[in-house]
Amino acid sequence: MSAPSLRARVRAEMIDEIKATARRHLAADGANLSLRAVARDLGMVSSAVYRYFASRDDLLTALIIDAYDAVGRTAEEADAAVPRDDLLARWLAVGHGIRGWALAHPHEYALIYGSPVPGYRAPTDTIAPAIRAIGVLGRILADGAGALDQPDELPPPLRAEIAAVRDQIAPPASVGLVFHGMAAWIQLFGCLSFELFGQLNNAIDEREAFFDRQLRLAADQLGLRG
Amino acid sequence: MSAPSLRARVRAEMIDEIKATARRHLAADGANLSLRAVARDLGMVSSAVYRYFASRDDLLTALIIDAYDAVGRTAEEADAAVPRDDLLARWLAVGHGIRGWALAHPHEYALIYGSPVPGYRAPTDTIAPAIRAIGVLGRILADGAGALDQPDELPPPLRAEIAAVRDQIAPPASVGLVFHGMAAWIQLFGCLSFELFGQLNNAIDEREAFFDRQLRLAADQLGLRG
DNA sequence: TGTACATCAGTGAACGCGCGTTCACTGATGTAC
DNA sequence: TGTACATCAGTGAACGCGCGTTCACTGATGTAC
Repeated sequence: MSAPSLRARVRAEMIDEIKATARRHLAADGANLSLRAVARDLGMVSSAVYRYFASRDDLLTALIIDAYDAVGRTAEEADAAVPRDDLLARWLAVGHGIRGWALAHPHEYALIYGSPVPGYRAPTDTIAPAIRAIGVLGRILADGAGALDQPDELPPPLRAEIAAVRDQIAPPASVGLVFHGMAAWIQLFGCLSFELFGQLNNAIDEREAFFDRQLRLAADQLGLRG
Repeated sequence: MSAPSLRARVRAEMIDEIKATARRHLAADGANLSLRAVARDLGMVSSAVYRYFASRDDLLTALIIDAYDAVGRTAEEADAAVPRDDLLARWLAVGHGIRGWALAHPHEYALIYGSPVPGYRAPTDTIAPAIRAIGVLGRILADGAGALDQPDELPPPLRAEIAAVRDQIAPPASVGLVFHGMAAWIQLFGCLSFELFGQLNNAIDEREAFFDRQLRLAADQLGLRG
């Protein structure tokens, strides 16, 4: 396979620049991003953007995929920076890592974990990247399988669905452990959404400490220890 | 105090109609609600709306306040329908009650618990109604004070903030109990946001059962029993 | 190595919409004497 | 009880913007022979 042509490289850079500019615009416009404003910022005419993205929704889709990838990569890197057998440390690293990314990119966080964008239907391309981050949780649970396993009393239809999730992200783990892991995961993102979407305003200013203690509480309930 | 004049009553009804129409439009437009579209639906000219709301943001504020009030009322009614001393039943009733409201009014849920509206700054009038729902949790915790209390190892600055929350919503309870209560509360809303904002898509279809088991898990961790 | 043709990026004008807000106005409803 | 005046709801036109998308086009870059 040959090196990409000059034209192809320039094109890829242009796509990156458009996305970077669009990301900056998310802050001002939220999800109702303006193609024209993005083009203006790049000093080009609005119709030129159509050489790169077939529509505004396509651009949004690209941003969503990138955001999921960024969270996933952040989680993977945080996990990798800590000894394999210290499951508590891994969980805390992943949690704080994701929070760091979310605070640095609040509008991208909102784009993927906040209210659905009115009128936008996510295409199937967004499914795979959406799973990347929870895969990291899965590996932690898998490494704790056996030691952390626990029984469950889930109603059968639900149990089957959790088992399917287990098969995808943490094959060695018990259904009970995966269910508890999902609870911890929801706790993590619930905290972040409360923090970023204003539910802690006028109540909790010690946000990092609050998040940290909530993470540890969830870890306790999973049976993680350092 | 005299009965409100005809004009005052008609005015109040008009305000209600505008808000009801605006609520319907939330579904299509999300938070970037169009004043003109609302006016059109009501068969009036857009400028006429300004007799009732000083601006689009004022209308949004009214919707936000109403939504917080509706969640709060729902929680209160669910709680009231169950014996006082069955704390587990009260918790489950409140959780399922709030979920019922959220599923029936997903766009209002998104308005208050989802991504912040771009360019909108919530005025202080929204603070009080926002607290109403968590007050119900507070009463459950207060009724469990003593039996459910637990120690905490929170860092002092955070501890002070949780103590202030405790003073507001559940004076008799310990700081540790309130902290655990907040964790349960975050779990509840984390589940709802995952469900309503699409994070359970392609994974969990048994949503009521999933929510119920998550609620019960949180209840266990609070020490609630029926 | 040079030429002929195809591909592609970007332009500029246009279509057909939308929006929030202001303002001078009409006509009806309420209030004070 | 009737009249004069003030209050208020709603109109219609206008201001000054914004938007996504299409289309025919120019000119530069790449490709095949």
